[in-house]
Amino acid sequence: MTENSTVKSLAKALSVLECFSVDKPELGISEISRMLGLQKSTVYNILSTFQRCGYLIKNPENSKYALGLKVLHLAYIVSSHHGLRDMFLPYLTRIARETKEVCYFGILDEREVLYIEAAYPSMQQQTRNILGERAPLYCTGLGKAMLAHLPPEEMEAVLAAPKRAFTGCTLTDAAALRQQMEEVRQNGYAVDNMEHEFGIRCVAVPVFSTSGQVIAAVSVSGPSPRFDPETIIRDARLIADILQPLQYQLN
Amino acid sequence: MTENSTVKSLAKALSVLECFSVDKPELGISEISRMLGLQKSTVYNILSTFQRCGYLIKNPENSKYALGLKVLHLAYIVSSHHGLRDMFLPYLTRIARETKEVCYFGILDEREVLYIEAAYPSMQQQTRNILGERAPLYCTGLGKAMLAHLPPEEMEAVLAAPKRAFTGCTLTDAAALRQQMEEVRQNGYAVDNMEHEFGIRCVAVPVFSTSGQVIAAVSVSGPSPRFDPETIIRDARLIADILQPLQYQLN
DNA sequence: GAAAACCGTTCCGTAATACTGAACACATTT
DNA sequence: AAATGTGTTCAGTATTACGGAACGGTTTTC
Repeated sequence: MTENSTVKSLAKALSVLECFSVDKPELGISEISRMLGLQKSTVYNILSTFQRCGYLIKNPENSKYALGLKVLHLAYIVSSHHGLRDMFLPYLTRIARETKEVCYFGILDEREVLYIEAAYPSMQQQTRNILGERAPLYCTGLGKAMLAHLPPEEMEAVLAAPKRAFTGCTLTDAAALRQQMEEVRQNGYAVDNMEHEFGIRCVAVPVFSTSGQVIAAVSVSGPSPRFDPETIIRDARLIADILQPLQYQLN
Repeated sequence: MTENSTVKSLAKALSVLECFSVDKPELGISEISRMLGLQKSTVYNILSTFQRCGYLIKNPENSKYALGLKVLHLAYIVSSHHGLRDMFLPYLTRIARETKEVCYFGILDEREVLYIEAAYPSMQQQTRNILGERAPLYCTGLGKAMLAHLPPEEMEAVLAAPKRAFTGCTLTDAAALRQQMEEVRQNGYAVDNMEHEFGIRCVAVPVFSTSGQVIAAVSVSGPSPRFDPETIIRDARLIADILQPLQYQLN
């Protein structure tokens, strides 16, 4: 895997793909050209190729591009290959029902939380498909539950990286976070006190693999007034109990 | 969009990506090299690049490659951009509950059925994530419901294309299918009589856009003995009634 | 247990091609 | 009507992706 075993035109094309986001799902050629500092004609060729292969679609109205439905097929392959969602879903719905809060399930990927599923307590909207959404480790319940159990040097790398303050409550100081991680390890659960979204509190419990590494976490979250200290402890216990059969069973 | 505006190395790389499937989620370099008739070193470079960008992961045990979790992020963007899943889910769960059968929801994409969601009648497994799964139009309930309402020339193109007989019941004769499509248009629903999976029957109702084109379909399916002629008609009516508020409301 | 066959990986030279940069047609704005 | 914006096309050149052969390692094969 030497450095020059990279197909540079492919890497460039993939960086074009990654310009698309939830906030900017439709992009024009000049727009991308400016974002990446590439020639317009280069971007045009790349986009045309992606389009011809089905990974992008062109809106004929404004001739802007958006991600195509073919990527869903790739996602289906990878998610069915892992199969974590199907394994956890029954437990998530039970947690949502018994805590009467929204239950989230995410895994650790590339030093981020990768959300897999959300289960709702109400019958109306049973689950929400958030497969693929991402969030930082340092300011979310799921993230902190996993961050606290990372190998020390990896945890320090995350703490040392630049952090964005999503709300006034977001902890951006490495020392404060480091101490909190110690508490998380002692308590067995992590708390997000409106650090990612204002007014939302969250309790999360880590999930460990057979080899004892953190691979995932499960949380419940909701409006902050509903999450007083006693409720937090009770919910954490409940999640841990329900997840018991899954602990140290996966790899 | 002339022919030579294609980045050939990118198209080649994407064809490598498409070697991965549900049946073969892990592939080695020589394997791909044989599948596509490419040089091993070429495949190696492409796979290395995908890996370095996070779209593939290498299993260190057997040094085989699999689709990485980064594609989930792309899928999240495209699915949240369309938002069809969230719009239909409440109706799907209601259909599953009232018919006591599994309810499927799929859209038309590239002359195939693209499955979006499956809702289950039982509380245990509320939904199944099948976002990205694909199936042919000519032998599935969802597919035939949409196929019957395609523009005539497009329908004929599908009928003329080579067809695989999944079961002994699969209709591969264009004339027979053409006649069945006429019935589908008259009845307002399509039936799959074990044509895709043996022992499974299916009733499907099409969904139309504001401009009157078919864009999607909703079905219920299950073991064939449960689907006698009266049940089929009853379920078709039920689905149509429940979907009423969505008809001609989307684009 | 040796040998053959397979694997992934590395390297170099060259043929292929991806990119630069300028020009075009068209739309919207000034 | 002029000026800026857009997406698109094209030809030449400098880049680079690829073919082919070789290497070290593991797994078959007999």
